[in-house]
Amino acid sequence: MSRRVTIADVATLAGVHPGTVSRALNLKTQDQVNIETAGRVRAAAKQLGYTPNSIARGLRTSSSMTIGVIIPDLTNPIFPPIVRGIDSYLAPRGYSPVVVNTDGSDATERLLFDSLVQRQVDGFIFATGHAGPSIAGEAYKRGIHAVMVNRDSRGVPYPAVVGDDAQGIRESLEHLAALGHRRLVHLAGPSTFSTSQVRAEAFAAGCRELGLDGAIVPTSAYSVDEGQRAMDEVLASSAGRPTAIVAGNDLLALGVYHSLRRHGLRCPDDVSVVGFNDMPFAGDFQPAMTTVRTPHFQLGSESARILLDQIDDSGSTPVRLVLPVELIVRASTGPVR
Amino acid sequence: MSRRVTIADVATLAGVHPGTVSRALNLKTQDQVNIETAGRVRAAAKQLGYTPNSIARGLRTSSSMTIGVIIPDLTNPIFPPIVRGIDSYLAPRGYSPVVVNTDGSDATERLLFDSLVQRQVDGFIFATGHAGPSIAGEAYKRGIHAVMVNRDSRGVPYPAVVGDDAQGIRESLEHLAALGHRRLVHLAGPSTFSTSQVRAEAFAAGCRELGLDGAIVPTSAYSVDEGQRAMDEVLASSAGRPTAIVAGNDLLALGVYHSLRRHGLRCPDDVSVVGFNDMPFAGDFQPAMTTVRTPHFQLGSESARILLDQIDDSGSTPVRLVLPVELIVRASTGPVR
DNA sequence: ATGAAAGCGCTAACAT
DNA sequence: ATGTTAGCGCTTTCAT
Repeated sequence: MSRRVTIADVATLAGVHPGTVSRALNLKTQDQVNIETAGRVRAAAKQLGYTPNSIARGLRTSSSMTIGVIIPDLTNPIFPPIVRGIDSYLAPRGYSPVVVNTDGSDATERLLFDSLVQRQVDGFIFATGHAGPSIAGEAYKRGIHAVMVNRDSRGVPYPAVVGDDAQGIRESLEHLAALGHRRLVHLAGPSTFSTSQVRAEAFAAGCRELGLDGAIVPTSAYSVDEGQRAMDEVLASSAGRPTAIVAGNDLLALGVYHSLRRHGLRCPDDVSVVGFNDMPFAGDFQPAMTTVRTPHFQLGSESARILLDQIDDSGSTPVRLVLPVELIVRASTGPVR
Repeated sequence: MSRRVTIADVATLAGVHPGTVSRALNLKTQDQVNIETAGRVRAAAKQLGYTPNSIARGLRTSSSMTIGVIIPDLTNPIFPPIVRGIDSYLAPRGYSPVVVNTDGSDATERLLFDSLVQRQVDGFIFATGHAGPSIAGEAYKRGIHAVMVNRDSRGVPYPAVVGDDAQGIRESLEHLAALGHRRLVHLAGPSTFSTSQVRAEAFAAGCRELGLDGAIVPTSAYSVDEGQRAMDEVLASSAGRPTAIVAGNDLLALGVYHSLRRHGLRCPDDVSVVGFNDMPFAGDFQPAMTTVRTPHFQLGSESARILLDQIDDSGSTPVRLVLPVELIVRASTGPVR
């Protein structure tokens, strides 16, 4: 990377000691130095094009100004907004997120976690969804700062920032009930994800309270393919065909669209479909998707805020921040016929 | 971050010198050490849960094993695949990408570039699209390793990895011509992006060769809103309405959909539309979008490969890698009526 | 207000 | 094959 003007060069040019240069250039210490000396130092630094070496600083201060962000897959459309939300809070404060993808593999997650620890990240944001024992528990024991985002922290005493999934499901059900639907199916995401559990429970509870006939069909992944497969299964089943599907997320809902189309069924005329997340361009699908909007960007920025608070002031108490969601009614739901 | 077992602790436990521990634990030097000593060292390291501090190593070796990736906006659907492609090549080799978003602002780009230089990144991947003078030129003068991805390197002597945009436009035109279209409009992206220029030129050249009547309408951003605005403008114009639109990218094409719908026009019955990029879920739009597929993942992985080659062996010559694209015909194009 | 000096944890050149 | 030594560039006590 080449550029090698160090603090010593600046010191020489400014005719002061390296220590003074450090103090003059550092915001927190610059008032310890004579204002005019500071000016001279800054001039010298500028003249030489001095750039502090943050690796060296990090070694000295044992902080890298870096945050590890562990997600399953950046290509899943809910993550880019979350990551940008994180970045929007971190960047102005001098921190950089380092994003890694686990592809759902625990082994990969462990490897990446270790490599980020080696890189001396100052904290972690976990967006991996599994509810089982993850590295988060171990990280906590090691005294590592972290926050969970878009997943519950069951069993792990880290703060969590999540959308109000139960409320979202509840609103979906009320919307569907108002349209006259009585026979519903919930395509539940993998039960290893905390979000899946919350949504499925909310579905069951909501159906009970609203007097709806609701069945739950599990899937093995939050993917379009799995949505299609599960819906194929529903349509092949001997049970009466549901008039509405509450999908665990938009990808599953998209799979339902595909299955319906393959079976010559129309949405919403034959079957209404509600997604979850309001992923980018959900309104441009065919048909425009009715779905629950989760504020992903805010999920990200809030998680970053809580993490930095935790880092600054290690005495902070774990919080659980639940952000409101909103049902976006579009064209994939209609009155039962 | 707390854990503080250092190489010295391992040395003490293993009864050897720190230097020996370093050698034993480092792949490139571990054959300089007695095999059984090495075993002892590894056992000691494991027992203590030793984790090398890569900040300290970086300071010593002046390399951070980190690559700066500068993109406009992660939320633009073409970038996640590119970033994952980059990561897929870097991660197995011990490098981590650090991704930053400029939001199209040169000032932000400069700031982020500087901060990454301070972080001692070993190289850059630039995915910012502007053709004008950017920081790339300056980076080159500073002897910084870099590669351009998804944009041309006009005027900058860095290697570039791009899709064959001209070919993609050419195939789009041939497809449209075969369907009987003669009056076309190209919605060109901002002329500051090299991709916009390449595509617009290819459009003009193709129309000439195929004997088509092609007009070019500029836009100020690769966005849905701009696509809609530009299409509104086209429809309001006194010139005869085109039968087909070749959009600069899928987002603009989506904007065309919106405009058409607002004007009560149907796609492809009234107007055919071709996008560019085949962004995720383009096949799920309404109507499913005919578009040119760019191999974004490979763009990313190839750019990372070239960058690492360049870092390893600084004598490598700049290359320009053009990856083939493919026209994906779906439902937004049809015969002219 | 500034200089002096030590040291963060590691690697690498030099000795033995 | 391993020990010795120095030092990467910075911050931060401790003096003055």
